Amino acid sequence: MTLNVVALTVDLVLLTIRREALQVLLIRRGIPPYQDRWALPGGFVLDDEDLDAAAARELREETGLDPERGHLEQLATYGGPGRDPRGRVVTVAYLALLPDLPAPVPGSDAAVAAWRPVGETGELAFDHDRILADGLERARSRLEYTPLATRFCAPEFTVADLRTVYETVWRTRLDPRNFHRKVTGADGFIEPTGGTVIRDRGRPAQLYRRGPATHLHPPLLRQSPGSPSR
Amino acid sequence: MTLNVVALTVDLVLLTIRREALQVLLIRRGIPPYQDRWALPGGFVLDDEDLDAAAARELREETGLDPERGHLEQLATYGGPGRDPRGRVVTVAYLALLPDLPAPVPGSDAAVAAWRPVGETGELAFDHDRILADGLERARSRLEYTPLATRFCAPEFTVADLRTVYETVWRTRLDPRNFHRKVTGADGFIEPTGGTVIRDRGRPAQLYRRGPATHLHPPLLRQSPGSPSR
DNA sequence: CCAAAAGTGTTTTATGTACACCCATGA
DNA sequence: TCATGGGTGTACATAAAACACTTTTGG
Repeated sequence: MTLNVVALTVDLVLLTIRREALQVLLIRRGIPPYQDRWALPGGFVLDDEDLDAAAARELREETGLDPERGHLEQLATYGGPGRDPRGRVVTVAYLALLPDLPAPVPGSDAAVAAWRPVGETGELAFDHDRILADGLERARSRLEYTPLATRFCAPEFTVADLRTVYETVWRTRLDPRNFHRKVTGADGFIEPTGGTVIRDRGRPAQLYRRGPATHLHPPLLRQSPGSPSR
Repeated sequence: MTLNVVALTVDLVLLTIRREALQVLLIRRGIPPYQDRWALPGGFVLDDEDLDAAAARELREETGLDPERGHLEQLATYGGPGRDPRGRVVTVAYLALLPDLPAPVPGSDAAVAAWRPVGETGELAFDHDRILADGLERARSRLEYTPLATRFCAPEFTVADLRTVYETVWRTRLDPRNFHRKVTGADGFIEPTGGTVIRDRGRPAQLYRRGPATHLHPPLLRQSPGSPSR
């Protein structure tokens, strides 16, 4: 049998909401292959390092964020023999949903890093266009069946903040009144903190933190079940 | 940096329905580690072989089945440093939903292979208990949102056959009348062939083949949305 | 004729949607 | 007091659950 060892990396699809847009963190490559092209952040898995740990380490290196503050999950693994011209490199992609980082967001080390709206990424290096597309679809789906939308928010947030997350990720408008009822009624989704804020004008909004639920019952469906047949 | 090359394998969670039970294909290991323990089938990814191709090849080797007849999808990747005592072995797990194979099902090569009900597998080798559990959960979820339940059936099947799939995988009872309406009403799920069969007694049942849909709208939910809160 | 399984129709109940309406604040 | 956004109540449409009932076969 031929040698079947491969180089192993993790690549990260880091998503956040900045300036009313869904954005992804990209790194400008300084060396070939794909020099000067944008790519997803990532790096090699170390010896004796678990895959999840490698992804968490990369997340911390790239953003400075404590992995606990966001959500990090394995997305899929990409291992086509031609995906890296240097040789056989298999990458385990991870998806992260992160709050808008107020601090020194990108460029912790030398490489150039930047948040870019997901629709304006150009052509990425390697097969990263495909990985990003898979990550976006996963993120949109996660918002339907899980309470992970709160991971895009600050620790305390209003129902309107949460609705903005849904509207941004799904690229739709949602009825504020029905949305309010749904999320406050879904068991364990969000919990009131007792505080209020006034964002612009208008009546003060209640503040919430994320609740203990891991799944949404019932789900918030992107497309109303009856509408496709009409 | 230390050497970060790893050995890469694919492992398969092959599911089928035999004798009214959800069963998984297992291989009895003939060599250490975990000698004489049951394990998921799998093997090394070859040089210049895509991951999906490696999984399809293993599926064909283990079952003799044309991968086109079933459904094969990537499940997740497991790469904890201690998962294989021989060294760093990362495995990409795949999930397959297969029809009941009438032919020489297991044991295409020397190793002992057998279908076993998913609840009676004992303790599997490596981290295969975890992989199997993840595969089962994925399969149960797939039946809600996709028409993949038909992959457990023969090319032509009755609505009752399809209902048995759901009841077996979900371990529930479903109302035959409402189930009939749902699946015949879901767009692109199943298509009548024109033929009929009499299985035991009773009125002949229409025969169907699987339709072109890739997703179910609306989904068939395991748990009625309102029931958990009551 | 009876039992059994397939399939249809109807009632009841729950859920989603649309929207009128009130509340609490800044200007 | 007006504009603005937060939040509640309610009528209507739609879909699911429960189940009575008809159809079509074998024995």
